Parts: sequence; structure tokens; C-alpha cells
Amino acid sequence: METETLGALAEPTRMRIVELLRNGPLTVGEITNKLQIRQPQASKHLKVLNEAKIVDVHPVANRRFYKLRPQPLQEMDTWLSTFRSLWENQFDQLDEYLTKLQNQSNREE
Amino acid sequence: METETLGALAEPTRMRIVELLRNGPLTVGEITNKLQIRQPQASKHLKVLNEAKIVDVHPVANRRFYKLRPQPLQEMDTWLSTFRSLWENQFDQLDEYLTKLQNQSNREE
DNA sequence: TTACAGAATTCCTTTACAGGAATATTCTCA
DNA sequence: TGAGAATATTCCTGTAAAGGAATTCTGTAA
Repeated sequence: METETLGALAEPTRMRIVELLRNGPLTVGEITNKLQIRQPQASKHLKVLNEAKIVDVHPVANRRFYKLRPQPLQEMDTWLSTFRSLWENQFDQLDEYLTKLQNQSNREE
Repeated sequence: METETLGALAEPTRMRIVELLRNGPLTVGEITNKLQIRQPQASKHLKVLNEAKIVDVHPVANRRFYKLRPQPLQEMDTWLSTFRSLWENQFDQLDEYLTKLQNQSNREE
């Protein structure tokens, strides 16, 4: 999967934008209002998200609606799925648990 | 979920380290060799991953074994699951499909 | 056409971070 | 204790990226 996707999401404001768009497309102005940021910053962040193909633009008259694209997030999900055994496997969980226990007793020495 | 997790992974070398560690713990030297990078860079990247709680260290004699911690990746997975309807839902897929079709016909004009 | 609203771009400054090279630290074992 | 292997840290430099402010672009409606 693309590190560009992660890089684009690794910025708090952009994370919030993506979370907003989970509920459907929004215009730049709506995003600006909901996040209480300045319009140029919103546009700049949206540009980054757009270049990372995380969002699409749909102009309607004077406005531009931004909308989530499934693909990059889906690719992240697929990539993460290759790690799922780390926490779905009982033995690994037990292992982590024992490690924590051990750390605790170490601290007591 | 933490943007720190995403930031740590949004660097190609660190992604590769995490992917290596999927198969089990490795020492700094092993990572250095497998990735063909310099040892200080390996240590530096591991430090970032460690501060993001993506890896744990287990000293054994002279070496330090680095091991994946499930939690941050699991949190990413949980976060992504809130977007899963974007690509699991038939209607959304159809919507994307129609959008692509429309873009194609636009290009032909 | 003009004026205006919505959105994008540019310029500037500051800060964070990556790699290279050198050096320091830590642990083991003879 | 001293040497050496494994790893971490420091210093330097270049670069990318974020926010603020100002400006520009674009489409709409009168």
C-alpha cells in the first residue's frame, strides 16, 4: 500500500476532514465551518487528500463537493489484514499479557 | 486513533521494518542487513516506531530484539472499520462505477 | 458586463524530519 | 579490567510541509 495515503492521513486536520466526509460529501465552506479553520487551509488540506486520491471533487455551480474515495482506505484495510493474526490469535494475546506482567515485576525490583 | 501511528508508518523504510517484523522479532543488525541500510538509520527508525508504541524492545545479551505491538495496528483497523461500508455496500460501489463511467464519457467530449 | 461568493494559489516564515558521518554507550567474555 | 561487537546518540545539512496573510481565479446571477 502507498505510504502517501498514510502521510496524507497523518495530520490531525486531514484526519478530521476524512472523518467528516464519512457521512457524505461536503463543500469546502462546510468543512471550513465545521472544523473552524481558515478557508485556504481547508483547500490546501483537500488538495493533499486529493493528490493522495483519498477524495474526489464534484463541482456544482459555485461550490466544490469533496467526497471520499474508497480505494486507498480499502488498501489500508487489506494491508492491515495481514497483521490481524497479531491480535486475533489467542497465543499472541497471552504472550503480550505475560510480557506486561513481567514488566511490572521488573519495575518492582 | 493516533495520528502518531500513521506518521510513524508514513515513511517507506519504517513500513518495510514493520512488514519484516510481521514474521517475528528481529535484532537491529538483522533489520540493517535485510533492508540494506546503515545501522544508525535503523536505530533511528526503530526509535520512532518505539515512541509510537508500534514496537517493543527485548534486550538479549548484546542484542536488542524488536517486536511488533498489536495495539496501534489494531486501533487503525478499528478506525478503518468505520469506513468499511464505503466499499462493502453495493450501492456505494455502484455509485463509484457510475462516476467512473461518467468521467470516461466526459473525456470523450 | 459587473459584482460577488466560493474556492484555489502564492509567498513568507517557521518547524520537523531524513540521511550521512562521527562518536558514544552498553554488554559480553577472555 | 580491557577489547570488541551491537546498538544508540549527536551534530550537521538539506528539504518538505504547515500555518498566516494576501491575492487570484472561477462561476453565478443580476
